Amino acid sequence: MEAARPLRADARRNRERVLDAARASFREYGRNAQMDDVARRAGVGVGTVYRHFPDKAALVEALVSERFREFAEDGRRALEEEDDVWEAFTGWLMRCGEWQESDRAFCEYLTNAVPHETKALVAEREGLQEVDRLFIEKGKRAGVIRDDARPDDIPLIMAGIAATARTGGIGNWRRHLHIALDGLRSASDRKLPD
Amino acid sequence: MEAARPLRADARRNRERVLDAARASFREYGRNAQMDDVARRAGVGVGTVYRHFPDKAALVEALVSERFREFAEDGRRALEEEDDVWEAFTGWLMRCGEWQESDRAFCEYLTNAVPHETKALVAEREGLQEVDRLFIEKGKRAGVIRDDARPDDIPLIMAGIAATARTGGIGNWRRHLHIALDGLRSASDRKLPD
DNA sequence: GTACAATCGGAACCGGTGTTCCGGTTCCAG
DNA sequence: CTGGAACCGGAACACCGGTTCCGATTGTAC
Repeated sequence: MEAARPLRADARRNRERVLDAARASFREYGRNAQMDDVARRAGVGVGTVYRHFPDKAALVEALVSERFREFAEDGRRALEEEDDVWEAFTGWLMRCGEWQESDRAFCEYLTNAVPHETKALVAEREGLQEVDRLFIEKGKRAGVIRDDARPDDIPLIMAGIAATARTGGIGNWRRHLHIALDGLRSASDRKLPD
Repeated sequence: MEAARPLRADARRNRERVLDAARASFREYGRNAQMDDVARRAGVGVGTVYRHFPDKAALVEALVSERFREFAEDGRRALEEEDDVWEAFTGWLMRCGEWQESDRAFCEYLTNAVPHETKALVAEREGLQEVDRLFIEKGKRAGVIRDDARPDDIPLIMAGIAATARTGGIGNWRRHLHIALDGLRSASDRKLPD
């Protein structure tokens, strides 16, 4: 169903342009980015934007989806290339923070409850959860992550960083991340609730 | 200039009603709350809402301002009534989280950069910063807060909690807060960057 | 080369929401 | 009691931005 009819050459090219323009616009303005602006940057009419994406929400989802995938990939790579688990873990979240710093739409997505997610996005999110699981597990085994940590603590921290990446003053999200990481580190006198 | 002319009786009563309605509406819907809805809940016409607040932003600011003040007051009280500093500190932030959980507008305010703040709001925010300073100082002196912590780490954590109070699943913000608090606790092997 | 289907552009449309405006009403001073 | 200033209500307005639509254009199969 995907390759039913390979997009016409100009159509494919325009689709790329639209995606590029959307990336730029949404990263800068977040949800406030305007479809007209996306079209203008792409050097294309709004109609063309709508031919490739049914509506604005779909465009945002496509971009966020992309980010989730990149993030998960980066995590897997770190997990297998870096042999110090803690290094891999912190490096991974640090890079995530850097992306967030320059991607307003992504931050907004992480800090605001979204009504309905596409199947595609849910799948991407689940892929990421798997990476969270791997990190926590490996970290615990190596004794660097506290025993009562859970995979779903990571999204909490990511969302937190997303919030400060946009309001805490430039670069301050790094402190925030470090604090959270220290809280996740293994130590004998700690106990998370529940 | 404040008491130049004491508001007419009905006007004062309506002002209260508008504020009550606005509280309810903005807490539930955040920035998406509609002026018409506020007016309806207050049993008043939109015109009346606008007579007391120049525009929507002013209304939001009034409410956020109120929250900042309450939060600062609560902190001062905890600081002098509770003699265990760490208890006071964690209790304070916990209560803050609980407020956030039921105040969407407040969360949104903390997690989104706002263009221009009113003098009044800035003052309120500074009052809160003073409380942050007191907590950090007293905590360090008691040896329960790490030496390299800074007063402005607290707003970072608050913003982080605000993010998860709305996206992390019910009650999960508590875990997030605990992790952050453990990261802020004093321990010998830690060092924040910068 | 030609024809037709896919694609394009962007003006026009349209719903939603903040804000204004003014005739009617209410409060209060004298 | 009464005049008038302050206040009220909510219909109407204005603007903004997402979405639609269709005549013009372009790519490609035959």
